[in-house]
Amino acid sequence: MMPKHAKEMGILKEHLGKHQLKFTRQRELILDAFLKQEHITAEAMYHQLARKDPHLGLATIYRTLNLFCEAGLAQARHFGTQTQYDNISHKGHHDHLICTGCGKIVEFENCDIERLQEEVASQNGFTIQTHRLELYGLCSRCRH
Amino acid sequence: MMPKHAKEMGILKEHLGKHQLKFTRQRELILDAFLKQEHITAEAMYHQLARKDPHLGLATIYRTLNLFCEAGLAQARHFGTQTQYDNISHKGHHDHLICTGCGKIVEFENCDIERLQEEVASQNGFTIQTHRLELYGLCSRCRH
DNA sequence: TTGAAATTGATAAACTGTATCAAAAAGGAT
DNA sequence: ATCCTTTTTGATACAGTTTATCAATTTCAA
Repeated sequence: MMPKHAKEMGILKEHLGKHQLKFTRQRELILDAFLKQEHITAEAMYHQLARKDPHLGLATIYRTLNLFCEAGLAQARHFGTQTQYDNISHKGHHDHLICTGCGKIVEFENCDIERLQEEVASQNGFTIQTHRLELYGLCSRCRH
Repeated sequence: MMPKHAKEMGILKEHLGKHQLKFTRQRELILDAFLKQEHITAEAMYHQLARKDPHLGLATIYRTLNLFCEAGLAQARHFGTQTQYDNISHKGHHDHLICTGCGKIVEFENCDIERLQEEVASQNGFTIQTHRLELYGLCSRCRH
């Protein structure tokens, strides 16, 4: 049977090999947990993994998630006061309309905007990995 | 002669009135300094205002900038390890291209994207007050 | 002018993430 | 399997940013 997350495990091992780093039980455990979610914080993962390995340290989680970023498996984003580590292999990206009156959030997707984003990026020599678009305003109910 | 920032001062006073808050010398001073810039951190403003009022406390700056956010005059954006307070009355809103490799930030503006955002918003019955667009990727140097 | 309520400044505390370092583990050579 | 060098780990100290605390001060309506 095919092991879970074989592709990502391969990417990680290749990165480790190229940089004289070692494959450890902790890195395997954290990768496995990481790939099951769209995004997670170090703190959340710490508590989540505490049951499987009570001695796994928080510093190790941070170090490993940062390692995943370097390997191209994850991406760090500052959200609120914490850092979210996004699972890059997860594709379905959506943007948000947020009502500043009542807090209502509407998700949307717009291909034209995405295309223009690519355009802007390439004009500046960038290759986009992901993006974040939030529109803040008043919904029809709160406008009155 | 028209006082500087009369409109924003009015918005602030209205907010204060609605919430039983008071108009103070410090709030006026901080608003005045805030409106002169596109975005600033609390720490930067603290140093900037130290000459005008050496006894102005850092906590007051934080409290006041957060108050501006609640009044709709500012918007907090977490950038790296610090919080940037954006002046949303500033029309030339700029978005950011952020390199996940080296952290380089390129500012840009794109009218077509803004127009499409308006379109999406109105389709959903929203009136946009402000927005946030961040594109994450690799700059030309980091791609190699 | 008075007095209740809000604000301020100074600083302690909380929070997130990184640095340190002795002990343990990995993995190639033997 | 054993040895040996290098890397990693876990525990915790530390650094940087933001918030909480609280006595003294200021605001503003009566």
